[in-house]
Amino acid sequence: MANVPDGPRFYNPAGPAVVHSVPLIPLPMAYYRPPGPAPDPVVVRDLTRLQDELRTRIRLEPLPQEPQLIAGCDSSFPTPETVLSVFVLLRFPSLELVEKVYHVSPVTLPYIPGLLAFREAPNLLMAYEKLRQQPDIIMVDGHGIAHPRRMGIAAHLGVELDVPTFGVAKQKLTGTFQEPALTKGSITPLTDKQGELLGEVIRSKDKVNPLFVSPGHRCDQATATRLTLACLRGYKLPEPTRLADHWAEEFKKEVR
DNA sequence: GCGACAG
DNA sequence: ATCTTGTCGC
Repeated sequence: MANVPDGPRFYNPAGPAVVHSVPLIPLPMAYYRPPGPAPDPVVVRDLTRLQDELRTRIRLEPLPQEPQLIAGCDSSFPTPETVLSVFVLLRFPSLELVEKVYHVSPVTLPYIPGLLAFREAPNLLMAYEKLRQQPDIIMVDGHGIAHPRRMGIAAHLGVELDVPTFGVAKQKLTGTFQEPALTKGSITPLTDKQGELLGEVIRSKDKVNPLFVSPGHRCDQATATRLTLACLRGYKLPEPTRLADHWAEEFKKEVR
């Protein structure tokens, strides 16, 4: 069994079990220590500073007009050392798929909370360049300004492309919120310690975990939330993200 | 010192 | 993100 860390182990992949007469509680795979060397503290410091520079370029504003084309993007990892990024382009508001492209390249950085963009954005940009038509706005899988330094991957991509973006994440990275009601369409604010709005927590489907929606660049909260709701089609994930997810899995089969 | 920690 | 079986609920 590869990738098993040394030292004490708390993960029990087989489910209920007994070791030394002590029942082990099943925990998610996240409790495995990530493979590879620990992130270089100097690299982390430099990337963090770069984020602070990029942050000054963010503009939060409403879209000048209703989008005609909306993009969705996602990344997957066919192997631990290769990243595959996908861009899908959908007509809005019909949501029909008009384009799907992908790009594969070597992984250059491990996953580090807060620095996700430096791991995935370079390859996402390569995939973006393969689109024949450009979107009016991009829905990114991950956070926009709902980030410790307000520079989630959605904001990062938006600034580098200077294209409107917003983020739709499945898990919280930072901030506090109250659980929205369990009915589709319920919304509560995601705020920082000072009470500033970072994003909105949206129940995209009855009784499923909510989504975390935040603006990235050249977009505001109202627009991000409105477009997210307009892209729902009975699934937890809005169509741009859901289709990008789907094709990331399909393309992965082709490259393995 | 102790938690929290997108994908 | 990725591995991985069955299972519970609407």
